[in-house]
Amino acid sequence: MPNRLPTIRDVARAASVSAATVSRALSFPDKVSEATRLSVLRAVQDTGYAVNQVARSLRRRTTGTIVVFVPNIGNQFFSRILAGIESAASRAGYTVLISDTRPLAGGGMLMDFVRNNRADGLISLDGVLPRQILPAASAGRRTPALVFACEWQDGLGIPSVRFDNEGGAILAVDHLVSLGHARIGHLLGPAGNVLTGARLAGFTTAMARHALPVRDDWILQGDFTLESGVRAAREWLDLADRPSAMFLANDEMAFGFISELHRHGVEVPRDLSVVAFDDIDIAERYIPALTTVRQPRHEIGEAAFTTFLEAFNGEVPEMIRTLPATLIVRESTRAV
Amino acid sequence: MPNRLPTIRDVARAASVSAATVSRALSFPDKVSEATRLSVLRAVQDTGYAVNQVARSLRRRTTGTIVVFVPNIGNQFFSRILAGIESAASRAGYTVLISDTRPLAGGGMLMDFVRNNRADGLISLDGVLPRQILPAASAGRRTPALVFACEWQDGLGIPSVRFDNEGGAILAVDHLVSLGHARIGHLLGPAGNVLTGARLAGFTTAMARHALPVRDDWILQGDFTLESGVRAAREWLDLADRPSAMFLANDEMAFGFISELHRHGVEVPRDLSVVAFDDIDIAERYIPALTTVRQPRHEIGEAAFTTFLEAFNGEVPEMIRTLPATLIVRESTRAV
DNA sequence: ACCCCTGGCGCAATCGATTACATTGATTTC
DNA sequence: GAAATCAATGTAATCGATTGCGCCAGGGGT
Repeated sequence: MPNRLPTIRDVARAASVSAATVSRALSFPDKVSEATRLSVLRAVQDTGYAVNQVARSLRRRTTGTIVVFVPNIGNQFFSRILAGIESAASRAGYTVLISDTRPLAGGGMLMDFVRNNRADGLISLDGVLPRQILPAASAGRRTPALVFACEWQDGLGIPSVRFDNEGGAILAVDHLVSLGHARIGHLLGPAGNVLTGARLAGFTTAMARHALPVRDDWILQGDFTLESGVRAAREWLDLADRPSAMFLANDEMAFGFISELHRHGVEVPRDLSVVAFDDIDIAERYIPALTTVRQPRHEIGEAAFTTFLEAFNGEVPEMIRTLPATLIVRESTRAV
Repeated sequence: MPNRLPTIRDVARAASVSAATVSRALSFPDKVSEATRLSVLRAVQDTGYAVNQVARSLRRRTTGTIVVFVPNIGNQFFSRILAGIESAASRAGYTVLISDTRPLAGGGMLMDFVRNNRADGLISLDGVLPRQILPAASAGRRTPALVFACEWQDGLGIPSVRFDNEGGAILAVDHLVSLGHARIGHLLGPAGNVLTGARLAGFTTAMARHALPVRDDWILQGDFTLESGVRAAREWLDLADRPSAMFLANDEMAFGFISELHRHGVEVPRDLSVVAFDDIDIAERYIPALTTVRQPRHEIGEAAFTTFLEAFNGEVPEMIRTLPATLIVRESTRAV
């Protein structure tokens, strides 16, 4: 290796001070005199020095980095949340790194990150982390540096920031009812998912409030993917007795669902009203434009980071923070 | 801090060997005897030890981590590429971290990563990195640990893996011509973007081959976003003399474009044929299903990682690797 | 005038793992 | 049977930055 990167010692030599002084000049400017500070700064310029974060992390036992685990980066829903996390993080001088959780399923890479001090903490947008790794997150520190956002897992004492999924579902059903619909079905998210449960709960609650029956054959199983929306549409087409409106647990399934119906001559909203959940970017530009439940994604990201920071600094964070959802009415629903 | 994480010394004590032996037992199993290896392994189990990657990185001057810079995580186009990178990376024992480039625009965080040894290298899906940071990527090492994928920047001696954008555009135009279209327009990507240039070049080449005129008023400016597609549609609607087909530089703009046209009573493909570029997931489920140019996204991800690894190991990587594009014909195009 | 205090700075230990070199006992070679 | 070789392990230096401790000089208090 011909030319090594300059180290703090090179800067020290250039500024005719000790390495300790250089360190202080950079990290605690008011701990050194004006004159030395300037001369150190010049030396940094001259040598082209940049802190070696690895060495710093080793000594400080802190990385200034947070990792966000996303169940599926492909799902457009997460980008705004990430943006929210990033804006809060950069304000605090943190770097955000994103990792897809799916590759982790096999190996225990998540564990690596927490236990190896490569990140100060984790925000998981995935509620179903391998059980064994969770305790590891808190090993050796006062407070778990793990925060759930969007999804969560109960009974682990891990703080979470969530949307009001139940309230959102109620909004959706209320809207359909206000349009005169009484025959309403629901396309579920993946089995076992907390969001699936919360949205279904909202659905049944709202139906009950309006004294409407929840028919088993109108509750279809999905998994948040486009394809599962397509499959659900096929099941729906096979129904002898069809509902006049469907509440779908997310937008992506709605695209698959509506498009497959369209291919079989069933048009939304002419033949069926559809309200979905998420309000991802394309929802507004789908044909028909999607009526859907919007979640304040940027805010949840910011809140998640704030919560992480509180936990990391030893404060006691709010354990459950819930953000409101709103209904965005567009063209995929209409009066019976 | 009551209970520290166990270190290699704790393991050494538990196994009654030296720390050096523990290190060797874990990293070079055949350098130690069967017996000690087993006893070290047991000690690791007992103590719950996990390597401190920060310390390892400091000493080894290698991190086993690669950072991928994505221009815009929100754009669905990138997820498959990331998956490709991840699958190649995990095979090589590498961890992939993803970072959005937009927050970097302000600060010089990219520089941090390269110069601070927090990652062995970078794959950038963004061709327009701040100029000053590029040389930094190669400082202190034989080969730049930077690889461009999808987008790139010429004249920097940085290897890149790309799609055949020009060929894809030619495929698109040929398809339209084969359907009898002669009046063909084009919606550009963002000004200054290499992809924009390559796709436009393909467009003009193909038009020339068919002896068709490229009309300036039929070349619309976009920037790959949904909204720019909407704006382009409005411009298109204002055209006194309209083309019968449009080649759009990506799918996302196509959604905005087609939906805005739809709102003004212009239907695709009835009134206008549209072929786009990317084949992101929703393309197949848009209404109408989108005719578009597919790029082997998973493969490009794998190729990018392979190229990075070659460069990092001091081999001389292929400087430009081009992957073929294919046309997927669906319902947004039809004969005049 | 003497003592104490403090701002500014250097020395050296430290974070935890890796690895060049040294050591030891055993085995092979001539 | 002596010398050379080798496998297995320990010792200690090292990666680069941070920070507790202590030294020194100068200013203020009495």
